[in-house]
Amino acid sequence: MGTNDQNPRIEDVARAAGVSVATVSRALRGLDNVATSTREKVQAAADELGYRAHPAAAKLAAGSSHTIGVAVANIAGWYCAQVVGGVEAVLAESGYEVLVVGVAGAEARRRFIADIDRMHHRVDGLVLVDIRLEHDEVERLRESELRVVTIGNSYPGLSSVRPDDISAARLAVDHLLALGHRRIALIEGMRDDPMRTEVSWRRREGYTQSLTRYGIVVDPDLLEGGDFSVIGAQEATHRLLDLIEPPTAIFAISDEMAMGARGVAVERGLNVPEDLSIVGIDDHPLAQTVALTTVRQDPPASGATAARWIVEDLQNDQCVLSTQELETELVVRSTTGLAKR
Amino acid sequence: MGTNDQNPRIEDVARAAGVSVATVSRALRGLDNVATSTREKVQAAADELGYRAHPAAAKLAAGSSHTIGVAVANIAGWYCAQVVGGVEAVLAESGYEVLVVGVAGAEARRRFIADIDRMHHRVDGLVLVDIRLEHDEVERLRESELRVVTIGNSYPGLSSVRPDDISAARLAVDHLLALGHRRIALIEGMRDDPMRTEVSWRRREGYTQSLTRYGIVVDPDLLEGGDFSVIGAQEATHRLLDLIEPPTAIFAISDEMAMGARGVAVERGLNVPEDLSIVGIDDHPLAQTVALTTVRQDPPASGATAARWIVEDLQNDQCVLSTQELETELVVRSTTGLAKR
DNA sequence: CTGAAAGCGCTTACAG
DNA sequence: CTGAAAGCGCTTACAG
Repeated sequence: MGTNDQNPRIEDVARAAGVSVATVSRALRGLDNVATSTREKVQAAADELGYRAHPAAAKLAAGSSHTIGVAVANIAGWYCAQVVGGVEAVLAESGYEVLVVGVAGAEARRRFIADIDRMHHRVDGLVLVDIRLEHDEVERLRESELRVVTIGNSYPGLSSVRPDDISAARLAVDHLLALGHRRIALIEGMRDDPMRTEVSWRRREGYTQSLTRYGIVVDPDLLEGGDFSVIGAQEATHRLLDLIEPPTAIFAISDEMAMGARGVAVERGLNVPEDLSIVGIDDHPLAQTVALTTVRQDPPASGATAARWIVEDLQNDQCVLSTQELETELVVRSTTGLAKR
Repeated sequence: MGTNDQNPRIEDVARAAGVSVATVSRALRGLDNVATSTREKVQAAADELGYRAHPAAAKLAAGSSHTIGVAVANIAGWYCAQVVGGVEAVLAESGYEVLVVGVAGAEARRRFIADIDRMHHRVDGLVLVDIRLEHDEVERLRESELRVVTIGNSYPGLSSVRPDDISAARLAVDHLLALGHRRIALIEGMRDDPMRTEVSWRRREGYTQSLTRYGIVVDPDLLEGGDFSVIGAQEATHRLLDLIEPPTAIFAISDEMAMGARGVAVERGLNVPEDLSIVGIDDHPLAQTVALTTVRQDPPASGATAARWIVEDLQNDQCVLSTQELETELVVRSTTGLAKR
């Protein structure tokens, strides 16, 4: 009612501009073999009619989906949401669509990768956020014609972007060492298998490097898995504080875990940072509300970079292999202080 | 390499099953005018070949996109991410696709709604998360053939789902009143115009109702806008605590704001809850780490409900108008306590 | 219950 | 630089 009920088709534009549909198609997509005067005529007609190509028709005819898939381990988590935000922003201005797929857990991931060929006409590219692949899955992705870039983890033969995790961890631990701490606990990834995610083992690597430089031997008692969750970190913290010789500082590899640790310390009557220093990684928006010292990273930037690579590859019909490590930055607030004595 | 490079087409399945493509199409989509034996034969052939319909072709032919759009004000925010998670979960198992569109700010929203007709062959349904529409925009959506449901706000003629905001606010304020508080501040939505979002004015309504029942007149000095952000809430809290007669309790209409308020109180040397009680709404995962008393809501449930309605409407070729208010629940932790004196 | 055929609205060689 | 025509892979009346 009011406006034309039916959307205009390419044929309507062609008629209005007095050219063929082929020319309209070329002109509107900015292909280069169109006379400038023709292009302007077509553009004017299209604007006038409010024409926009029917996406399904375009996709079918061109054999390309013009959409990028984003597979995330946990859509509702802060980190993933941030990354998706970055992807979305870039893709929106490039005219690509975003298809978000939740891939929670190993089973879902296996199915998703096994079905990757089916994705082949749904998406032209794929960004995997924080998803740990098996060897054969990497192989499978490499053989597919999809442009894929992984965020958080990296694999030979696939593009990847991630924060410089080793440096990030070293920033945190060096800060604690400089304050005089020597018993520094690490709350890392999955409790049953902390090395499962690359993020986790790279951050442990940074932790180890810093301690080693100071001539400190890593004490296995001070290594705890926090499952990247508040609850996991709380349990880990209780175990650490129950040690006969408890740590004077805790480095948690995410702010959410650091905040969980801080809460437990306070609940147990400790003063932070007088009795226990705490550092995280992320600079989560809520970190500031508890004055958490942390290492800032920029997840939207990761997403944006990944998206930009894919779009470039697609537009130039290439498939370049890129890798990037994003810088991080120590943000000192009030949960870290001088070690006692 | 290895697997067939080309995905099978419907024709391949038809040949393998010894039937026509029309029959394959019907059988695979579960239409009812297919003999059971035929259906099984077709299904077997499809499974064998690993066939899956090319989505763009199906969309073009059927004239339906089989995807649902989700327009969110702030993809990276906790609340929106939660809702999108709920939508995704339902849609995934219904075989629908999700198209996430970021609509940040009035300008983006206006463009999005103006272009809604273009969405018409991209999506069959639309869920709007926390997006405040103008009158003419509501009209426009109602006239479109899209199934739309709004989350957070509600409009005549459009389906909507949201927490019972009035009750949620009353739970929070009644709790404070029961503890003896009489000067209870409210940190609500946008500072320049707190009534802009429905969430905000409904929660203010609950606040007012509770106070009024107790015979307390609302003091305009105690009404502050926190912009739904940590920083906004921090600024608001400073203003409140600078009052000649400061509040003894603060009710912030989101946990992120409540956590911002708590941080400021602590920073200013106040004890929580001895000097100042604080309540939020959400039960954000991090609320627990500061022992925040709050009113729990379930954003994924909102998203799931919205998605379910749309899918049902689509499958039954109907367009029913539904409205639902979700229950909330008071979670008492340690940021609220008896009022002094 | 099933099949042959038209058509969904584009893009892309192919010719000119 | 432009056009006529085939074709992308499905779905859906229509007829039987």
